[in-house]
Amino acid sequence: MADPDVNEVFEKCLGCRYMVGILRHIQAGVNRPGQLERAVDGLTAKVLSERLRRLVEFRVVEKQSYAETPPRVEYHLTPFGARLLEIVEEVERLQKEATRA
Amino acid sequence: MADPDVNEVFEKCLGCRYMVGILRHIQAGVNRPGQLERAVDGLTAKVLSERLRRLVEFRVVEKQSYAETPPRVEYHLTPFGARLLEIVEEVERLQKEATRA
DNA sequence: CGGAATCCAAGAAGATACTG
DNA sequence: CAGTATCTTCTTGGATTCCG
Repeated sequence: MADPDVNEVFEKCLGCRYMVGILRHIQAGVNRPGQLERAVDGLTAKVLSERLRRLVEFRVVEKQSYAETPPRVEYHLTPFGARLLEIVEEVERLQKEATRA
Repeated sequence: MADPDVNEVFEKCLGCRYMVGILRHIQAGVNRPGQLERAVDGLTAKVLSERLRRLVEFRVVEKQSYAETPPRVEYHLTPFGARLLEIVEEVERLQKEATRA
C-alpha cells in the first residue's frame, strides 16, 4: 500500500461482509477459492474474488498460482495477516468478557 | 448485545465510514455530537447519530444526557471501547511495520 | 478451476427539512 | 443542540454469463 491508513484496513478489509469468515478459513488451511466459496455460507465466486483481491492489495494474504491443469491457486496469510487474525481473536475475547459482565 | 458475534463488530462498527475517526475523537475528549460533527471531516449530523447509536448498541460507548437548556449530550468510551481503541492502535503499528519491511 | 464482465437488487451515505 | 424523517445518490452485494 502506498498510504497505510488504519481506517482503510477496517473499512475495506475487515469491515466487509464475509471477510472475517474468509480469513479464518484461510488461517485454518482452506486456501483455494473453490473451497472457500463452499466453506463460507452465502459467499459467491464473484464476491470472493473481490475480497481476495482486496486482501492481497492490503498485504493481508499472498496469492500463489501453480501452472497446472486444471489451474490451482492458493492464498496464504502474510505475517501481517496472521497478526491481524490474532487481533480478531482478541476482540472476540473482549466481547465475551464484556457480555458476561 | 444478545448475540455477540465478532463479525458484527467489524462489519457494523469499526468497518463503517468515519467510525475510527469518531472513536478516536471521543477517546481524545471530543464527546459531544456537535463537536464530533465539526471534528470529523465530511461527517454529517445524520450519519453521526447513526454511528453513535450503533456504538451504544454494541456497548462501545455510553451515552449521557443532561437535562439542560440547551440540551447537552456526551458520549464516552466503555471499558470495552477503550480496549477496542488500543487494538486499533496495535493494528496501526503492525501496518507501519509491514510497510517498512 | 479461477476469474473477469455484465446487469440488477439491496444497503449505505449525502442533502435537506423538521421536532423536542 | 441533539436527533429523526424523507428523498436522492452512490456503493456493495447477488445472479448470470463468458474466457483462459
